Amino acid sequence: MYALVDGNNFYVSCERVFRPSLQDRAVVVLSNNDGCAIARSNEAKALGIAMGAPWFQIRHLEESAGLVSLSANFTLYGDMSERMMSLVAGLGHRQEIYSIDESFVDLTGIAGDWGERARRVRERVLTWVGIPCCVGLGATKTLAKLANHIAKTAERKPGLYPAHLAQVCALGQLSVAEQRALFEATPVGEVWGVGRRIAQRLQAAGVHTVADFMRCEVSWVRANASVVLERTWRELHGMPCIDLDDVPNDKQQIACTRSFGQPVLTLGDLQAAVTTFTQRAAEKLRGQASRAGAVLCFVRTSPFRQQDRQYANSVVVPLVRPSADTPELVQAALVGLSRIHRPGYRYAKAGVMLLDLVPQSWQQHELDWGEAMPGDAQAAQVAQLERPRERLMAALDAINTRYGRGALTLAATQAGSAEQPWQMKQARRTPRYTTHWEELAQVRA
DNA sequence: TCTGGGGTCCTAGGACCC
DNA sequence: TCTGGGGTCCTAGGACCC
Repeated sequence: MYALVDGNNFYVSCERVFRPSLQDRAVVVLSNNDGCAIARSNEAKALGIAMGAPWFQIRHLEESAGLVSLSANFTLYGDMSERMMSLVAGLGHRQEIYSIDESFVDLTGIAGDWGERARRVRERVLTWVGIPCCVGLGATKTLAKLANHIAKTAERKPGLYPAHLAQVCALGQLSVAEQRALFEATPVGEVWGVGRRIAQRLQAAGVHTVADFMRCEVSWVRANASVVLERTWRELHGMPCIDLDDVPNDKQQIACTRSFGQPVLTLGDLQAAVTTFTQRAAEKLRGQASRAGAVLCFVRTSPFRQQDRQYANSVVVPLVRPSADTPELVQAALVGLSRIHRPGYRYAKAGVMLLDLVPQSWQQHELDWGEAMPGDAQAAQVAQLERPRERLMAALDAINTRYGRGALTLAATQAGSAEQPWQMKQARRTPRYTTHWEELAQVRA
């Protein structure tokens, strides 16, 4: 038995904790560069604002409907998430943190009424952290997800589902007939693992609801889709196919990509941006004690500016040996950039991805390493050469941890024009209330 | 004028091997 | 005139998730 706990409109809820005046108002949180709505309060959803709606298309609602928009404050959301997750962990013995606002908990070995237990944890998160959540319980992760969707929808749009399922929905505590009624009322596209494309294909074949999908022959699912969708089908029938991932593996690739605050015209500005992105990716890389075997660099113009000449390109630069050294990775990224950069375009976005990651502890020997020497001596020599650089990187990370990200950076991040047009825009970011001394919430007597 | 960022997994097809 | 069978590895692209 699994529970899925999901924060409601998570980013908006985080903001409301520190600004109660946002309660009951239409609020959106915007993506980087204040580009699109990536979180919406229920009131904002009721205004018809879609997920991902561009801000410039909805900003008229500021005037006409009192819409409030905020720049994303990921530092705050990450910290609030940790607080919420630590409470949710108390639901069972094993927890998988699935995303910033969602967590699966394995209820195996937990006695008593699971629905009641879920209600208590939900209440505790609301009281101690201030975040409202919904909980779904089911025999598999896919069923828990579906139950969570029902719990959320029953709360937000009364009428579609029975009212007593709002906030907490435990499928296992319902009769077969009640469950079937829920499945008949739920579009197949709401199922975890059924995206837009597959939903379209299913609908074309006459499969509209979860119940329709469950009635399909599994062999038909396999033949007409893939083994992935077959697993989804089995999970809906109560056969667990997707394990709880409570000890996540190291990332297989690490990316840092950004849209620019303004169009970038010069190579110098692109170099500063790519250096900054690589530096950030390298921090993440060392954070999981890995090295990268290759660096991918890409640039592109804005596909939305049809009047501009378009250009997009990427290149993978392999490294001689895996590295977690910021200057080495930056050098590779800049070599890549010089290969794909073409003058005369209005660049809108660039990015760096670190690929072929291996654990730091791996030691790759080389056939042509100087004179022949026994393997151990060779390894020792490589280690000796690398140690000062590793210590330098460790010092860099320690300083940036202590004094804040960006306290110590490569000089190359300052290349290009002084205005740094690639820096992102964040016009309305709220204070980092819980993680920065200067930005703590103040109480006035 | 203004349109996010960061991941994972699966499959098909080509190159190559014996 | 005739041209096997079985396998691995890699990559690109497509699907999904939040």
